[in-house]
Amino acid sequence: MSALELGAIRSDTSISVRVYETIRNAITATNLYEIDHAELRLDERELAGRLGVSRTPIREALVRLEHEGLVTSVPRRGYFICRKTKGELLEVIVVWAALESMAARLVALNAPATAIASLREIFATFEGDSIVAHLDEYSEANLRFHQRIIELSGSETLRKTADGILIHMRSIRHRTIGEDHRFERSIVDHMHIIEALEQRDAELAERLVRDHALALARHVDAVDTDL
Amino acid sequence: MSALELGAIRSDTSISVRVYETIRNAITATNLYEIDHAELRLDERELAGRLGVSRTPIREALVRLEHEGLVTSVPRRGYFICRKTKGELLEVIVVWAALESMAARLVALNAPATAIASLREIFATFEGDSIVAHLDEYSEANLRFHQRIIELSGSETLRKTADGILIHMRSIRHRTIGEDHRFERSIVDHMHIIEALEQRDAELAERLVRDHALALARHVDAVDTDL
DNA sequence: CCCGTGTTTTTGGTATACCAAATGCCAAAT
DNA sequence: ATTTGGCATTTGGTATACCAAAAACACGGG
Repeated sequence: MSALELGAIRSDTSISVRVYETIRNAITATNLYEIDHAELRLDERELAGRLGVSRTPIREALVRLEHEGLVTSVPRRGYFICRKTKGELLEVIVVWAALESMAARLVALNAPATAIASLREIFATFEGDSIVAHLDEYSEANLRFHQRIIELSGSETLRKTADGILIHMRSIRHRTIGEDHRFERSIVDHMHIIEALEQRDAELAERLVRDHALALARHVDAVDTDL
Repeated sequence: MSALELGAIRSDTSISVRVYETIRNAITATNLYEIDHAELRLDERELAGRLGVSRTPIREALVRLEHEGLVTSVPRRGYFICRKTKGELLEVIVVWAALESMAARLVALNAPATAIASLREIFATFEGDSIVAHLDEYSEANLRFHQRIIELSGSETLRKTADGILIHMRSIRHRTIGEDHRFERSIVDHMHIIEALEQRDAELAERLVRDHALALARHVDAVDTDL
């Protein structure tokens, strides 16, 4: 055995997963609620032609996306991008609340202090009124914060389950973060959560995280009138 | 229109979903921890031949199963049935605890009284010492109870998310229900949960459900030494 | 002008053919 | 006897061909 430290070559990106990621990103980057209904249809042959691959990897990608709830398959009619109803979005937030609050409990009980400290750094670049000037960046940091709590729980199962609905959370937060100074309340909540974690108060952290998410649900319920 | 009452032709069950269900049931009915490692490999061509279909629907079914965590795909090597490690099983229980406890909260807040009452009926046929004589049936009722709480939450998203890990919970409970008189503790817990729901005490119901599930995790951690 | 019927076209579902990576085996070299 | 290079086989990944159901269209009778 030589002393060379070789990293494994990447052969794991098959065409089907690349197609999956491509379509996923395209859907994420699209405002689904501003386009015509006809645009929601995903024509297998058209996608295959546009991406320069055959229909087989397209279909595998669509099956994956269907399990994630991003597209739906109508038998003998084809695949359509899912437009979530308001009720479904509220459900997604509630499920997220369940997962993240359990994650917070685990973090408070098990995570090393340095990991908890890393949560503060996410917002380190945002000082006071610079938030309003960089709402997009703050929105992203916001998402990373909540995602990080789930990561720090150390549970792969929890992370995977949350990943499945993360994309929906992303669109919700993007659409709501700019509304009526929610970010002020938001950043205070986050600091309280971090403090609870640092104090290893599992019950408090769990409750704070859950209430923070459920407050978002109430906000969406009250404000978002479309759909 | 004729007066004939015709059931709709089942055209919604494409071959691929039937293959999916078939493989899923086969995996569920197998004790994965007693078979040889070679048996874990799922040969596409062999499955195709055995089920009398081509490889295409087999692969779609496998992609679905992979997303559920029942099988895993090793690039260029094939699909293998997943044997969960003990740590992964514990994670599954924790995620289940998160989902079911949130469901309990929703049930306490929103479900009609008649729905909550239906929870009692699940155990109606089990009176006292008849439990030990029908452990299998009780184990099934046990699962139905927890599944029903999630159903009664009224959240499709919650139900779908939980469905993804239900199969793992099933195998866990089947393996643990007979151990050291857990069912005695179990049935008491269930009654307390129902009472909390009937009293519309969301906080209490949430806590009881969560602690009940986490107690199962501790039990598995302590007792199940294999894997 | 409208409705129903037959035909064409589109399209998703399935089967099959092809390819390239990975493995196993065997023989030749040392 | 061990090792190694290459060949054959296996097998997953992809492309393509085929089929049947459904939609779109055209046409003819009312």
